[in-house]
Amino acid sequence: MSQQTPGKQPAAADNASVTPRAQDYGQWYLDVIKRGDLAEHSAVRGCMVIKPHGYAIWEKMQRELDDRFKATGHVNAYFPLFIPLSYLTREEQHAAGFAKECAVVTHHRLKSINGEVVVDPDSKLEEPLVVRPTSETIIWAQYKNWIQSYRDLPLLINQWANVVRWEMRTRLFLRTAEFLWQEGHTAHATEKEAVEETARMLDVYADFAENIAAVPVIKGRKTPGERFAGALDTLCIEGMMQDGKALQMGTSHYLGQNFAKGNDVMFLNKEGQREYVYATSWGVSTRLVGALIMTHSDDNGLVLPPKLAPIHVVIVPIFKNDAEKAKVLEEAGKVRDELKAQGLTVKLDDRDAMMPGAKYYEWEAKGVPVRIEIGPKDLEKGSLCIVRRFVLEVPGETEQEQRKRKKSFAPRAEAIAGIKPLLDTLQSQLLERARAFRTRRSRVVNSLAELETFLASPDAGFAWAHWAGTHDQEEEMAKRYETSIRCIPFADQIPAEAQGAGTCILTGQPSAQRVIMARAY
RNA sequence: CGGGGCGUAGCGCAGCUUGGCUAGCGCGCUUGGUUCGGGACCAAGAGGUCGCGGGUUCAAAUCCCGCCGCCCCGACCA
Repeated sequence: MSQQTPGKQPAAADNASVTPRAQDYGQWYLDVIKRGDLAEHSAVRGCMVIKPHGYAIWEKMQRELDDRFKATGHVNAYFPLFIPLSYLTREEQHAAGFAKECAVVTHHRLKSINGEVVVDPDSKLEEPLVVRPTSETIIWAQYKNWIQSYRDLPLLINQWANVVRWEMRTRLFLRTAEFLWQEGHTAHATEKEAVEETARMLDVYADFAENIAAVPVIKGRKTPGERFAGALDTLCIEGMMQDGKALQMGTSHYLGQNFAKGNDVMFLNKEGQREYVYATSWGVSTRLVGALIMTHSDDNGLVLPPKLAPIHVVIVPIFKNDAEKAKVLEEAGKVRDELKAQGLTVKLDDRDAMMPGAKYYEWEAKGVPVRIEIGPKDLEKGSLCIVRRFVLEVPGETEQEQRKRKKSFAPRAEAIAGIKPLLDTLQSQLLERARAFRTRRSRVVNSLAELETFLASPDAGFAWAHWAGTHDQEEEMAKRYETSIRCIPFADQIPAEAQGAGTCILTGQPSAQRVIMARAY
């Protein structure tokens, strides 16, 4: 894998490898983010600045997700950033689970002593305020007032917000001290309804991941040890990154009556009896942007699925003199307007004093799916040059050959009509490519030795293994093999070769189905 | 909190061991010209409390002491 930086680079640095070598993966990842102009570290410890291009991708994700939440009957609301410490402790396991990563506000005033501004010791709060690591507790404190009768249920609310988790080590988009997310918090009259909601929202996430982000995911259930603090059941979608590691991309929790009990939220059912409310919560975060990068990008930079690309098409004009420039720009403007009329987002890069080649590299690094080059030759022939961001790999192909395949020429009208279908093709090819990769990096393993060999190999990825161990044994496994059980997949998620019952690779106990073991982020 | 590394122009770095010339290089930036179908070139320019504080010295980016900040590895990570 090459490590390209902006500026002059030898052409030989390009190579067709889609899968960077594992040891350089972290560097490659940061490089894609930097060159793609997505985000950077802030001067504030562990925090991330999301730059306009990165944020534009997040906004597109938000819109797609929000549409789906609305379509399933949810509405948006907003709750406070600060949670009184006593609220957080109302659900014991929940409090314990987040205790080690809380930012706490203890004072509310500064004062100046000898010209130095310090925290005023006299302004200490009676009760410390925790900056929300997640909002279950403060939302349920409010729900108590909103719910009296079964007629008030279900309560289906989502919040778009920032949360803070004081993580020891951070990684842009994947794990930062503060991050943006959405968290849904629903209240239901029956367990059945809440359990259905938990599954429904996981389906929404999976639909988004595969059909919008083009990231294939496995739907499943976390083991008790990996469950959300305070949940009875945690469902998740797991993706595989190009280094073979698993990434948890979204979770949906069935909370039972835990939070209702902690906050004393009861309702009168149809039979006139008071009962605790059943709850769910579910969330996805800006981590999805990280997933997008690590699933699709290559050595030339970011690769975006058209449905999440802030810019669909970039037009690069080519000319040698002012006369040509005028003509080419006129045509480029027309092409831009015609594409915009189709509802596409189009950028005409008419910057002077920049070589066309430099523009190609820049827009590729930013992941723009389609580039149109317009020069004097195109004006003559009445054609357009269409270049796609990527093509599916052909074994043994050289970089030159691949570059050639990315490029096509077509009569003007035909080319313009062909952009939308091309974007659809790219969208589906990305999903297809990621699926093929995941398949290639998945193995059925039937013993600890096989697991060890697989995980140590350059093709390491998802290991499908039988498991019937205890929680303690799971932790021991995790330590010894640097591997965890990512999820217990739903029956319909298991590939044919991994189906059926067997015996646990550690204990030899009977196991009804295989689980996914993998290294994880 | 333990182990390692780094703070010099917007970014990336050299210089420090062995103190001394006007603190340098690449990228980027500004201006002018020539260029432009895969990362242009020439010329002229702008840009610096050398992380902070103290000490040694005729003289400190360089040596000594203290502090601050950042990064990597580990513990941590619904």
